[in-house]
Amino acid sequence: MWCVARAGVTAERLALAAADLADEVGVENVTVAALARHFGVKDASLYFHIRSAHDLRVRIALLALAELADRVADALAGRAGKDALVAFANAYRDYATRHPGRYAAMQIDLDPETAAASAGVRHAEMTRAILRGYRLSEPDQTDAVRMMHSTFHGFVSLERTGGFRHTPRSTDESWARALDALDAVLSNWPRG
Amino acid sequence: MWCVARAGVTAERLALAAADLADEVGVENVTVAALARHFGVKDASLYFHIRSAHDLRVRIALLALAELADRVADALAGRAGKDALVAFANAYRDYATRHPGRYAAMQIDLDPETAAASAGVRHAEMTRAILRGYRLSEPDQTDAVRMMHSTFHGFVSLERTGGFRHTPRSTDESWARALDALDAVLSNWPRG
DNA sequence: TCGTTTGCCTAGGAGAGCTAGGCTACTACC
DNA sequence: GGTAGTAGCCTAGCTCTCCTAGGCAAACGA
Repeated sequence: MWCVARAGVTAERLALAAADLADEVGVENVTVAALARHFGVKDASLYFHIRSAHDLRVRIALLALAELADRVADALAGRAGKDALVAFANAYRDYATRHPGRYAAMQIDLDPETAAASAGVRHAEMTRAILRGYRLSEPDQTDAVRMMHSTFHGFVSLERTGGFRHTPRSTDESWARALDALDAVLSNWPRG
Repeated sequence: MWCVARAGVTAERLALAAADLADEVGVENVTVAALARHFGVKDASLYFHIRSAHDLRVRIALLALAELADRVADALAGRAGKDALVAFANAYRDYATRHPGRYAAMQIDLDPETAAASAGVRHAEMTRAILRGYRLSEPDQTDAVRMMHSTFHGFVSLERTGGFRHTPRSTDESWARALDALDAVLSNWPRG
């Protein structure tokens, strides 16, 4: 290989390229070798920037968490109540649809300290912020946060893996109705 | 190698062993080589019974779908309304908790014809059967089925990947309240 | 200008997926 | 009971991935 200048690989560019690759071919196919090829570099050289193949995927996850938190924050600005709920939900689903590989990477479980330092905590804060419009106190609030997150993640996840494929009904419609239902149940949270 | 008798490998025993292995070490670590070691056989020999490593995982998925459908059917027997909803949900979550590898395998997307021939269709039928107690007509019924499935899958999935770990609140409690909420919203499904 | 660090390299080993081709033991049929 | 066919396993060997060790040269700070 005739290398005139250095490839200029950095951990950030690596994570970004890996994330793009994940969106194209799926996280499971994001390989150190493929990434090295993309930069016109030998695979061994990348271990100067990353610790392992798993480390690479964790970096994709952290990148994705941060990106998603930014989008959600933008979507949420100046909104409250159901408006905020819908904005959050749509930003979430949009991101997952546009960036399937990044979204899949977000699901790998980070070790506790990495998770605590990630943008995941911003997600949690914003989710709770939405619920302020519904006036729920603990522990109902935590239960509601968990249900919300479950619905979002579950829907998006099933939509992507083809779990809804067997029924002709538009998934956009179902999504809108799920948000209506979520709003309804949050507005009138059942007492134990 | 001194082979006294044949190992007696069949496709069924292979799928079962693979499923057990998946529960132990995770689907992503279910390897043809590891499975061959388990049977005291060379890896190349397994290609007589399976087409590829992917085929092996598909077999785990189909096995899991069938097993889960059986459990859900048992749990559902003689129940209706919220009783049926809770029984379904608990059978689902129980299975996922006891068999994390099998559950993860269930999420790989099957090609349409394989999916159509799988026990996945029984799941869909049973889910719709539950909703009969809530008297929903199309397309509300489809939307409700999708929301139910999303909530179940989302909750179980996040619980497993540690998405709820940062809050001390018991996940069992949150689960029970999510089912209450689901029952409430199904009983009073919001009109568009 | 001269280390020192940085960024890449080659070489190579372990393990996974998979194919090709061969040997053996069981089965069925005449 | 001999024999043909096939089922079930083998070895050999290819490619690919992950990762380590050790080397060399460009860029940079003093």
